[in-house]
Amino acid sequence: MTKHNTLLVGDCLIHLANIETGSVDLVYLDPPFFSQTVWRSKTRDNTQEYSFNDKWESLQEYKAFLAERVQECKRVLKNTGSIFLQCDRTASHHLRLMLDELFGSENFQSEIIWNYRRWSNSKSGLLNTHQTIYFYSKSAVYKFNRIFTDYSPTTNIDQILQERERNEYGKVVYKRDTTGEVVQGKEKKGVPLSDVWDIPYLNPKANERTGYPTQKPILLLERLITIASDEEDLILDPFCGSGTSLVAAQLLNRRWLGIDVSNDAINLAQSRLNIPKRTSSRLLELGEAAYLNQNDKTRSILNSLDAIIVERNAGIDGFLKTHYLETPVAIKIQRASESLEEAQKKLLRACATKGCILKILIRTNPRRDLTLFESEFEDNNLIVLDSYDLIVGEWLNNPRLKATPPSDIAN
Amino acid sequence: MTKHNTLLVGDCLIHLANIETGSVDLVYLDPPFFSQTVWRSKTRDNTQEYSFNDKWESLQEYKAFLAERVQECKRVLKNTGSIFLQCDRTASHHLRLMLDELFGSENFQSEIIWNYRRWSNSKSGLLNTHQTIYFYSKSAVYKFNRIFTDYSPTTNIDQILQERERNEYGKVVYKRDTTGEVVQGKEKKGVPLSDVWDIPYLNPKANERTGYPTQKPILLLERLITIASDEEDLILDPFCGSGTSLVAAQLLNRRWLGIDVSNDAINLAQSRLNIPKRTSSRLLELGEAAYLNQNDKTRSILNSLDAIIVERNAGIDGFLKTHYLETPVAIKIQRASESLEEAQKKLLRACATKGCILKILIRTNPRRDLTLFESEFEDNNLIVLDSYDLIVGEWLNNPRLKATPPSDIAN
DNA sequence: TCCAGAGATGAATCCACCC
DNA sequence: GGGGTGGATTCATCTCTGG
Repeated sequence: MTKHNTLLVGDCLIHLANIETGSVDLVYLDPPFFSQTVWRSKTRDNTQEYSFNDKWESLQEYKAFLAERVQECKRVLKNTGSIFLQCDRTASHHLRLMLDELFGSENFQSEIIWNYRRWSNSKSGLLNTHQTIYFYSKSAVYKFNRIFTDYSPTTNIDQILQERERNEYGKVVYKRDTTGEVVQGKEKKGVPLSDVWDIPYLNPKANERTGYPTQKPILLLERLITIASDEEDLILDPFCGSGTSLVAAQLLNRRWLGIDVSNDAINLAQSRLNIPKRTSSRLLELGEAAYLNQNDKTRSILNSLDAIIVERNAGIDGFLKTHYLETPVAIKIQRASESLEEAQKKLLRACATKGCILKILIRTNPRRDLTLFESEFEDNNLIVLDSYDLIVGEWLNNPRLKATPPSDIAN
Repeated sequence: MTKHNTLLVGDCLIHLANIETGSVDLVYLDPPFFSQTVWRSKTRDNTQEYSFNDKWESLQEYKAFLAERVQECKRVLKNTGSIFLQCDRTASHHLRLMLDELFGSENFQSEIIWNYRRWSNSKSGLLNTHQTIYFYSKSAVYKFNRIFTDYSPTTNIDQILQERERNEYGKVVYKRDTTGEVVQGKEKKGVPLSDVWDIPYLNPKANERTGYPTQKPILLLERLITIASDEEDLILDPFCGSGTSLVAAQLLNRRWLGIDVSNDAINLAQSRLNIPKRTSSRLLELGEAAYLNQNDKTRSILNSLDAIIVERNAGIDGFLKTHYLETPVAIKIQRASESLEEAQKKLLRACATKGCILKILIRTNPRRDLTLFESEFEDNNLIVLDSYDLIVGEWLNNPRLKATPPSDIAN
């Protein structure tokens, strides 16, 4: 009997039959999605083509195929075990109905939404950027390890620090002691993990990419495995493909058992498992915030111009959505640390290769540093505008208004 | 027969029967979710308790109840119309199956995930922070207005600007003209809206909150209505509750028809529709402002002035955080529908009672309507500034620049 | 009406270059 | 030489067109 750290080629229904009842802690299933297409993709060096077939006679055939196999997965699960079934919107409702029948709707735990940004041609209709993972436990008592995430940056600090209670009407209010002082709360760990997961899609340029179609990012699997299993537990993936779930299990010190019908897939999984590596993603590690170069004010100004915001350029902060003489119109907002001259230089240099005729520079610093001549702006087709708060600030400092303080304030 | 801008009390099944076949452009349904509880909540001043019953004999009863009503919704929809059914994870799969049967799975357009952040004591398990909205059209030809969002911060500038083509080996490369210069691409609007929507849950302190249970944020409804209907279209909400969808419809110049079984709900909806309010969410402003309408632009301008935003005043949109002669400085942004004179009048009238000496009016409409004299501004201590896009727009229409189109475009 | 193939596209990487 | 900037690349979608 094979039980752990094994790769098996063939229909999982047959192999599952050989697995002992109640021996598995976590099942992860990434079955075909009923997309009615054959997925093909090549490795980057064109030496190998991978494919798998997701074409079916009918929805009935598809449902029956899966139900038979998921039933077996339930059998091999421990009573404290869980199953995670990943699917897309195509057949998700049918699959959940199936899980309700097999596991009981009372054992439904979560509908996890994996949300990602994806490149695609513009679409009429909404761009589909999520997949669903259904999380069912085998019984009411199941393993679950809590994960906490950071507080949202907009969270009021009081919410984290202060204790709360219900007042006489049952409304939640901050707790105060007898002297009316707020009561400080206990240490908090953060926000419990939500069921919507923002995890970047596996990028075409990523080293992690194997060339196998529909490869999942390793972080997604790491999360599933972390929340629903402990070290040394046994993870089963009956449609393991390139083996991402097994690599994740290995890295997290879990035992694993992978099955796939494709010989190529199993060979690929084997080679990944020989050197299990967790490739790092700059985006994942640093977060989106690391790419944001602009502050709130800069972004507000660009927003009020309905501009396309550009973060990855030192000289250009954005573009108008309208072109001028069929060329883009670049915008730069002067930074607090920049003189107008510096800002102008950066903008012009950045524009040189972008073919912009018209450029807009928004001045945010006081006029003291005005060393440029009007003619220089015009020669460069550069419009210089003063920011609202610059103009308003000058008025406030140097009033040209017929203003007298109201008498009640003046005395 | 009632057709638009009407509120009806009673079972929607009965009222739907009186609605003409093929007369409605968009149906939004926020029915009970099969939560098997009675929802109750109180207004902030505790004067009124609202409740609605979501207890059912069985799932069958619930499904039959809804199917009957959704069938009627389908009948009253125009052929180019769409239906949006909101639900939570409890019964979403049953509801989608029902929609597949009634509308046909080929008319399934999107599974929209509304993701919100929420406070909760973490039970064991994942914190549920999403609801699902199923989007079905009545036929293959349906209204859809595209909305574009910002590019990811990781996107680089050349992707947005440059044209590409395939080279002799079939590889995608940047296009160059015969002289070796890169070829500029066409105007871009941004990235198409995805089907996962991060919209903050209604801030409990926002004045938008009415005390009605399960109230939805207005931004969510604005998006739905924007993408699937045009101005003057008829929006139907058969479970309208406190009327958020109707308020959104009103703000977007759509006609509306709301039905609810509760008298209290209808009274509340009526009072909200008398003075539609709108909350701005700081999270949305600073984060991924999804699309710009008039309100967004107003907010962006106020943000760039670091102003305090005022939502409930027709004459004043915000205040500077700095005072002038110890009095607040009021700001108003001219609306598309207002002449400068009207805007000025509203601002001055609103300021009369607030003791503002200095007022700022930001002009957003072309100068045609300029009928005021400088002296009138000065007499009133009023600063009038042109908005950036107004200035830029005038430059683009009436260039004073030494601009020559590139030779390849000119000939 | 449906399928194949070509074209368009943007997220997130890799990598060359430049001080 | 190394840290940062900007340009180049990959590839899975979606659209469109022709047969």
